[in-house]
Amino acid sequence: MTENDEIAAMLEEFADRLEAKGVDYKPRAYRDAAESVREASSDALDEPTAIPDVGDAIASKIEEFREKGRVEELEELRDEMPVDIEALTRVEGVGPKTVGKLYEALGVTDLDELEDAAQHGRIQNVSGFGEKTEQNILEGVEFARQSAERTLLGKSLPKARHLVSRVEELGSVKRAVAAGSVRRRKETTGDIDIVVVSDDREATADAVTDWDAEVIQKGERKTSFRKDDEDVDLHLVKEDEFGSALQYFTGSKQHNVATRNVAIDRGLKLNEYGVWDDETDERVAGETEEEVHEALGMEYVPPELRENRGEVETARDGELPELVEEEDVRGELHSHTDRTDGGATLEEMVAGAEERGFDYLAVTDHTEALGVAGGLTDEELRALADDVRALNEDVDVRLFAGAEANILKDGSLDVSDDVLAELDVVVASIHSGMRMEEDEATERLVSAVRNDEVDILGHPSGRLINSREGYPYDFDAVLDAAASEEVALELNSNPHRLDIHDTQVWRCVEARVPVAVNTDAHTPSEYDYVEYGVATARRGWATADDVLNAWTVEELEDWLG
DNA sequence: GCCGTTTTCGGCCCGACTGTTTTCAGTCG
Repeated sequence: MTENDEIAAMLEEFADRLEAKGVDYKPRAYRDAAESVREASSDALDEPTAIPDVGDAIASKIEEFREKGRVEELEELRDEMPVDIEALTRVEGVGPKTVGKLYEALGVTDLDELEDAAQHGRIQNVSGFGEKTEQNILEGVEFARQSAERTLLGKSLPKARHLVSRVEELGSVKRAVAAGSVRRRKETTGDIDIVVVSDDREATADAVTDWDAEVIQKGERKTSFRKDDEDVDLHLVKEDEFGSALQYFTGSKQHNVATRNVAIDRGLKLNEYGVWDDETDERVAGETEEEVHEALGMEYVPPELRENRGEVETARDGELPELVEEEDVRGELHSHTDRTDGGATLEEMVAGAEERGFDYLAVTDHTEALGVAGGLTDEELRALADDVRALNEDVDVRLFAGAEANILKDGSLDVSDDVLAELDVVVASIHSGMRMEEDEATERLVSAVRNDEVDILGHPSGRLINSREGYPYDFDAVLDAAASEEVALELNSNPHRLDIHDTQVWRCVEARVPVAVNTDAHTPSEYDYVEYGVATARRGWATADDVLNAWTVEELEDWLG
């Protein structure tokens, strides 16, 4: 978790606890502030009042938190109501108010006690609760225990596609599109939203809830169910509402607020059903997203940009960049074979690259220090390079001999410069000694970038989403070094990594540091990861020019040379 | 608690859905 995330979580807890107490308005203020902090740069924390939605009161809490690691007033709220509010509110249908009521009435403080109270029928006796609610809570507890984590895009996107195709097969359905954070290609997703155009919404809802799924709610416009540990919302709309509904349910929430304000500015009203002229009440758009954007006087905003990071203003000015697309990617600059920890031979990896129509492929197996991956000795590395160059004569894809060298504790690499100098492409990455303070990690990365033989800095943060945080480092310092040394930063496309992050891509674009959208493929099928990397690059406003491996062979050779 | 080109005080997004209600509160997105 970044410091921004930690502070945002602290503010959200404030909001929940105030709401549980029945306080009005303040919770919204804390929630707005939390969201703004999450979106702000890490530098912004030094002057919190400059962050939108953060005033003097919340700013002083942020300062207290950064200084002491705790906030006195939050501690008091915790003492007052000692409940695990974060866990309890994960239960479907249980929000802060319910937590407050159940604590007052039954003394429930965590998931175990909630489950126990439900099992013994105590909840239905509390005023405002009934048998049904108690049953729903009981069913929701187990899921809440497991679902602390958001789902990787690498899992939710294929699942969403599968569900969409199943929905599309229903006779009553004309169209179905996945919306929400899946469509925005956020690195992790909460639930899966699908917008469905149907002639017969009731029949569609019935058909879907007949699947092997646990139905959460079923209405005329919205049907929710849980399938294979994933929450799915179907938004059932009429054909002429499709565009506005898709726009609305794609979000993000903050982007929607911003677009709604554009509508207000122009004397229009925007909601999920369409766009209306305020004065005449005439409906002016709604059937397609393009039409909705046009009515608002905006360029079409690609879903990946819809995070309220300036895209609304830029779209009004007609100055959105032409984002990189998967077809723009011409090659792969980070791949492995079975000579180290890959699952396929050199020949198979090359054949896979040819099949994908890549113009070039760099074979970059691990080097010696990475024992667990069978890292290559200098000799083996030279032998691989010879084989790569020999194979290059016979294939339709330009092969580069390379290595993924390890950045050691002192910032040096585990391969001598002489050997690296013989290679075409050198990726340098940290694979060990990851428990570091920020200064140490930054120094290690910067000295690797300063090494003349290094072309690309691999997965800079070392994080694995949901399982390893990665070391903290000063991204600006690394970026500065990369800019002056003409080194590219990798955007590792493995859905577990997505490292660098989308907001860092944006910084690279600004600093004119090329981004290498690499898959780090260990088998030919992993070249498919490029989709996730490209999506993340798009979320960082990157064009094809900003992506190193979208360049032609000649441009790339020029840069490497 | 935050915000402001109608504002330094008086507002805070809003619609769908559910369950417990006799008209609404809470949750969710």
